[in-house]
Amino acid sequence: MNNKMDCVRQPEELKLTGNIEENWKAFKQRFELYMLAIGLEGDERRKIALLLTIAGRGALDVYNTFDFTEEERDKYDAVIAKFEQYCAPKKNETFERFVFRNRMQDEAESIEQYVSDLRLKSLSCNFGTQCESMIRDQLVNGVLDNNLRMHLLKEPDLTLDKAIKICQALENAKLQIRTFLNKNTAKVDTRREKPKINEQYGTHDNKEYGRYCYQQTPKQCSSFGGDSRYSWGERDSTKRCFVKEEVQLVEELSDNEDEKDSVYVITIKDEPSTSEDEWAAPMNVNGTDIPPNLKLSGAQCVQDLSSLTPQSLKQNLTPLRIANGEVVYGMLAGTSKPPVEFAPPQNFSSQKKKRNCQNNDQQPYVKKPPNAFILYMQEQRPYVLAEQPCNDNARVNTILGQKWRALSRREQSKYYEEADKLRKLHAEKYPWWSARENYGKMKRIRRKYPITSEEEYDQTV
DNA sequence: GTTCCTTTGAAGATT
DNA sequence: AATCTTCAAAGGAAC
Repeated sequence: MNNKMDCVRQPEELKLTGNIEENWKAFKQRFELYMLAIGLEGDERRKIALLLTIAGRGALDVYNTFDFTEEERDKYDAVIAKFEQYCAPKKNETFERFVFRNRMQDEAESIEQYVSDLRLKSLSCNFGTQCESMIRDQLVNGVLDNNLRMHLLKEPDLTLDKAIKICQALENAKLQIRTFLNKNTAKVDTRREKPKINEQYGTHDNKEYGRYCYQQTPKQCSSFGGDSRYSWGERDSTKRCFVKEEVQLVEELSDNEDEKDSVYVITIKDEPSTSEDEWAAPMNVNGTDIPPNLKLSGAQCVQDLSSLTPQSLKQNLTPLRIANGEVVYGMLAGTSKPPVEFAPPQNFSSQKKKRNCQNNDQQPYVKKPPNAFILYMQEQRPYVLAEQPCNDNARVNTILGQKWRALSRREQSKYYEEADKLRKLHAEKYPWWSARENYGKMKRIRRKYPITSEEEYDQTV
């Protein structure tokens, strides 16, 4: 026996319980140090024998299950490799790949973050040389922006690097558009405080560009020798005071083709189904008609479906997610709950309304139809919230007011038309209804705004 | 549990 | 006729 073996302490045997991977690492390191210390070199079979002796009975049992080729049997490295394989954590390749292929980009997750996580997950998938192309394919598959996906699919010889560059370019473009929009909104604000005087004002069509201005008294208007920003006009057969509004820069954005392309919303056509046991609305995605796969089924229709408008349908659909800055609405086929409330609303938010309902011949409380701005507000609130999360609705409404005023009359027109349609429908549905029914009978005597110094002056005169 | 906040627009109420 | 008030929506805050 070698003398050296006597004075060097033998490593402890290989523990095959607990963290086997760690145990193996520690054992291997100690064993190789031991071999070095005792000066064991060259003879492969001796090394194997020593390894199995020191590793202990359990390790020998494991060794006996190994399948060696004739060449491998006497190779120390081959035995080590078999132990490595045995002690490595068991990874389920199929499962790891399943996880990888189901990893989609999260909302509010940047391309960089998404690709980074794909890289991490790919490590346990054993893709080998295919790794890069697998990540590329998953990026194309899982990217949130549908428009971006189309761009990537069109690209010939797409590499992972190229795909990432395309994604980042679009991400930056979107950011720039947002910044641009925000800047313009701010500009609009400033200009509303100090509007420029339009020389063409005399021939200006108030119906198109003016807005009601209740605050101004006739004597303050240009027609009465007052402020030239204001003029007298007629609208809806009522003479009112108007203030000129400028054409906004934001309008130009509506013609931006890229912006149009990235809109991904479900629109609902004005052709409600008349089927008795289920009803479906013809839908359209980005200008393309789609089969009614977003079928609104299971609804127990008590009311005439022809009274449903696209707007009321949309209101009652579930916002599924935000894609490309647009809310995607939908209702999965087979939903058992009717998506539309057919019964008149039962929850009243104020005592006044309750009182009205009790006093007015048991008539159900019917709300007034929404105006154009309210419709715009309902549609746009999710976007404003998505851009700047905030739990102060009053503030959100202020922003929505700014955005609304920043729209051109042409951009606003669809909301006016929709409100008009809803108002007519409302009148047909509730011919007995008038705003008077909902008007507070116990009107509060209270000022909404504090008294102005001008009024204070008027009172003293 | 109700009202306030905050916006615009429609329409009724009040001056 | 001009001006003022209410209420449609929203949901958290403040009574």
